[in-house]
Amino acid sequence: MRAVGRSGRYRGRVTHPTDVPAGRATIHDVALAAGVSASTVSKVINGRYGVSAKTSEHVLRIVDDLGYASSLIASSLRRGRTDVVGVLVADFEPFALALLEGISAALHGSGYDLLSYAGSIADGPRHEGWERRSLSRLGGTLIDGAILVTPTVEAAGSSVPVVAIDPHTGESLSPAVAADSLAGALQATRHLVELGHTRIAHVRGRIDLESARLREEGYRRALAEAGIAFDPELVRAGGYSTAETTEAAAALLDLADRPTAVFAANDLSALRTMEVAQERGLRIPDDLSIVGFDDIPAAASSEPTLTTIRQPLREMGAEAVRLLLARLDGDAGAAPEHVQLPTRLVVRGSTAPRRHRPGR
Amino acid sequence: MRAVGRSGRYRGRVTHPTDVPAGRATIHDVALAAGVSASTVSKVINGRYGVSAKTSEHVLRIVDDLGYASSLIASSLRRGRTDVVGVLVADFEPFALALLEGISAALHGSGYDLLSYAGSIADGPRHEGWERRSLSRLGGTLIDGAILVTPTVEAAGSSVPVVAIDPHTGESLSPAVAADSLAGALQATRHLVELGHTRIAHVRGRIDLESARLREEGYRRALAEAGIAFDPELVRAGGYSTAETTEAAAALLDLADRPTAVFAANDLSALRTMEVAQERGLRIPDDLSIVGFDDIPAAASSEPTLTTIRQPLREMGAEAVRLLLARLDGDAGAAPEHVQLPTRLVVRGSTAPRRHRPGR
DNA sequence: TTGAAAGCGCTAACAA
DNA sequence: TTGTTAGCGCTTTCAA
Repeated sequence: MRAVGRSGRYRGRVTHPTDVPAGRATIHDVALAAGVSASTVSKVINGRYGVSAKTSEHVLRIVDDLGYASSLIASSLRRGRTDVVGVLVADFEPFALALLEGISAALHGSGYDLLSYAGSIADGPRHEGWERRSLSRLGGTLIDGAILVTPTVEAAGSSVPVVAIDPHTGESLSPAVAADSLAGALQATRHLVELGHTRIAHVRGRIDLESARLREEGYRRALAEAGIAFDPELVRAGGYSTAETTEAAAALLDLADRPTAVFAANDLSALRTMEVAQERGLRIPDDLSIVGFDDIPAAASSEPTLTTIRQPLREMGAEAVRLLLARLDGDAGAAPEHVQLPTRLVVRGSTAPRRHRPGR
Repeated sequence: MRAVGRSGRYRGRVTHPTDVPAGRATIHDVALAAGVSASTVSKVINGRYGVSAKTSEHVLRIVDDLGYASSLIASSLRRGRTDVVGVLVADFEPFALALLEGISAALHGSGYDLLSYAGSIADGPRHEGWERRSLSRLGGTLIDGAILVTPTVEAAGSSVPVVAIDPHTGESLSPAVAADSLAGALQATRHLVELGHTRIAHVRGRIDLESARLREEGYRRALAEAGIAFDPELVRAGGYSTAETTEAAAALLDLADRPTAVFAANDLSALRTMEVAQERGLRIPDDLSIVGFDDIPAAASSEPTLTTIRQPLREMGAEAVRLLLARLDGDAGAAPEHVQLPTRLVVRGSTAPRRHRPGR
């Protein structure tokens, strides 16, 4: 039978030092049990010279018995370094998760552990400047360097080296990794043009991101190339948020002269647009073609599957690790400031040649 | 001029208090600039009573100017609580990432931020007991509670409340969330039996996990049900590691009397088995049917797509959050100790009726 | 070879 | 209403 009100058990730690440690063991518990001072224990654990083999061995046994591991918090506060790399995200959504997979793989064997912090959860979404706050909370103490995923602000001047992935718009001061959004958007829109579409809409992304602007730019250029007049009615703000995208898609699809194709600035927006269209009884791709951007896993398993522009997300994560480690190891000069990776069109089931509408 | 040395640029902070803060601002920088004491700043930041509106406003402006945010490290060390939930994983691989997505979503609006720590990266893979170490490093200070993903050891007795997902084998002392592996394995194997297969192999998972054992158990039961004799030759250890799985798959496929179907204990193993088979010129599903377990995103985009047993990973993450929050809020009694979620068969392209081999 | 003491940045108790 | 002090767990001088 289990005790109720259990959480009290974790907080109410008695401080009397001879107690059996209630929670985790501290360095003092070890010192006490081993009959040495805390500083000796510290030396043993960190492999410092000046401890006899006998003492060392003895202490290590106690450490093992007590299952002691030094508190990351306390030691980092003191040492100012942790051998941990931080990945700061607003939220754990598919885009960030794919990057995380690449980052993790690239970090293997580097000697760094990996910590990821979502700073925009407790406070509610879309908290401008979350990464500055996160960085300030973790940086300088908990993590030796950080990778920022789609930051909302420029984070230069941080206390630790920082690399941005899919950076903020404006002259980027910190090193950054991005995919070629302009080329990607050109490919996406050309694909729709080649399928015979002329009324092509665009659901815009977070315009504070360089990449989202470039995607709109690519869309416009491809239209111009094809001699299709730009219609401001057909561009709507989605902001990568579900609510805003839903609204944008609805407005677009309720237009008297409805578009026959949509290029959305990312996959999540594209998938949401697809749902909105389907709720209205539109068939995809027969009545409406949709192209996304990113190639997140869900793009391959939607119904129909989503035609999209693939960003090499795992490679982008690995690239960011490379830039960051170069800076952590002090030879920033060896690594470039900005890395751009190619994108490519992945044609799936959500796009088809334009068909004349029966009803019109 | 700053000190040199490894990352010296970021560390060699001059301590003279009137300097422009080189790295992040500390509470003392704020206090100094505001002309008040550090404790007053602390009170303002944490909304404690006993500070005049005027002082408070003044301090807040300085805080804003300096971009100050309190160090999570330092405050947690002092307060013993952080309002952060930790997710401890060995590595950021697809299974953990899918859970993370669910955990993150479920945590929105709970007042807790989310931190995920991969404890098995710097030390190399398969470090037994990584979660105990991680927990000891983070728990009691950095995180208020933890969700452990496929832990290698029982973590009861930790300093903070803990919930396991896909727990370790043996009588689980901490609350746990799992999918119904036994039923899943039965479905997987029956599916192969129904397709006419009789030589069905099994690539076993990490046998320290309860779930992996149940999957083997389900496999055996389904064979028995169908009156197919169990052949120990057809069960190989994969351990969820690429290297071991490659070996297992190779051994199986090089058997004189090769199996016509394989049930792998997770998708990654199944996908690896698929590759090994394809390297040998075997066509899937014509020459070999393969069933996985998990339904990670990659299962839907492999070539051919993978038939698998779907675990509701995001729901499992959400369930774990529910159990953890109940414990953090002190009413553990309100939440169950163990939650099991259903699995279901997802038939895709990697399974087909058994065909008689031309050459035999 | 060992231990005492100081201090990392912060907060809580207490004093002024 | 404000500031002083002590101490969270650890590491690092420095003295014994």
